[in-house]
Amino acid sequence: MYDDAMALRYALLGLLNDAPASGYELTQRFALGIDRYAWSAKHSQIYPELRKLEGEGLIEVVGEGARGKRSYGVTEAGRARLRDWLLSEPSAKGTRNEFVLRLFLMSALTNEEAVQLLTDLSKFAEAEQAELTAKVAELQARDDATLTAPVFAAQYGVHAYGAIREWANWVLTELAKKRD
Amino acid sequence: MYDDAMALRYALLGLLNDAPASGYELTQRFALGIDRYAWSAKHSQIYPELRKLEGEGLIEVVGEGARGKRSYGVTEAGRARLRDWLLSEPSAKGTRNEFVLRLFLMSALTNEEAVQLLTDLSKFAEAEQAELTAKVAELQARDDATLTAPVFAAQYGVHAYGAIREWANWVLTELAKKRD
DNA sequence: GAGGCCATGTAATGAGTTACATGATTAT
DNA sequence: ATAATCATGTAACTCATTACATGGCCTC
Repeated sequence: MYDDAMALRYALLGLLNDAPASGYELTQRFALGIDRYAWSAKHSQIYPELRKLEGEGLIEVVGEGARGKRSYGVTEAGRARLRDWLLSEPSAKGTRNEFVLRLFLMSALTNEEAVQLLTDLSKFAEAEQAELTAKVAELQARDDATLTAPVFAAQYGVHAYGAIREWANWVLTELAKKRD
Repeated sequence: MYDDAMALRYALLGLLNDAPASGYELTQRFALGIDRYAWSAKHSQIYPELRKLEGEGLIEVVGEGARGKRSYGVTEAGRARLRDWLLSEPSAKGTRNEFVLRLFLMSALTNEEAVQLLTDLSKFAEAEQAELTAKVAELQARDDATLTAPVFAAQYGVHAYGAIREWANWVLTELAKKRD
């Protein structure tokens, strides 16, 4: 069984599969957009996990650089483990999205406040969508393997913000109905 | 400043604002769909948090029932706190969504495997969308204040799954391009 | 009276964040 | 030289899950 909750290790294996990297570089790849839609991690969690993965033979040091830099690459065992996980059933664990939570709790606001919030939200989502669309085009133009996951993430964001806009508009019509 | 990471307390305040409830009932309201898109919590985390909120005067016992049941309602202080939080800037903390993470890491699969996974995914999202659409209609028909947040959650799910479908189809066309 | 659900709680463990800490290299 | 960034690490704390634990009420 895949113990789920081990998502961080698979995130690391997956990113290293795109291209070898150091803990520092991995931290940056998370910040390239993955942390917004899928998973986030700080260096303080990444470094120890890399050591663990190395100890289990799933990754290995493939190069050393200045300032004690250690670049890791996935081993065959690591790649096999990652593939197994990707092809296994997702664990359907509880999502955590504070942003969406706020939206669900809006009934605590007055009608005017809620309308204002949703209108702002819709505009915000539109702006984010435009920005991400540009980012996708830019990342794609670079044609770099390390950017595969970030491009997917950004494009997912484009659709996710579209969903938020549609949803916000739906709620606005619901609120209008109730006011009658 | 709102310490973010306190999302659970606001989830509880928000749910109690829809209608008073016991810890047990709150656990069930999370399971009604909020846990899938926004936030999840187990009873073992909910009960202590309710005690804390009570200690801070943000909620109060509004009724007792059989088997030691304690129903809580939000106090004025609690409602004020919740409103402040809802109207404050979201903390934009890292989202955690294992499902989406898997999608980002798909480059570790062969082209055939990826195509298969995305096709399955698209179908799955379609089925979920249909189910949730039905659920929204059913919940709305009940016209019950405690269902406000769950209805919003379900409708959000409808749009979120739509986004996943669109995204999956986009990735499929990208993969087709690369194969040429 | 047995089985299922209602109802609450605590302890142990694991995951994740914040803060603390250090030092090397590079660019200005 | 000095500031920014690269690069790694550990400790303390908080948040969250799993497992353990108990007992009442209701239906059959």
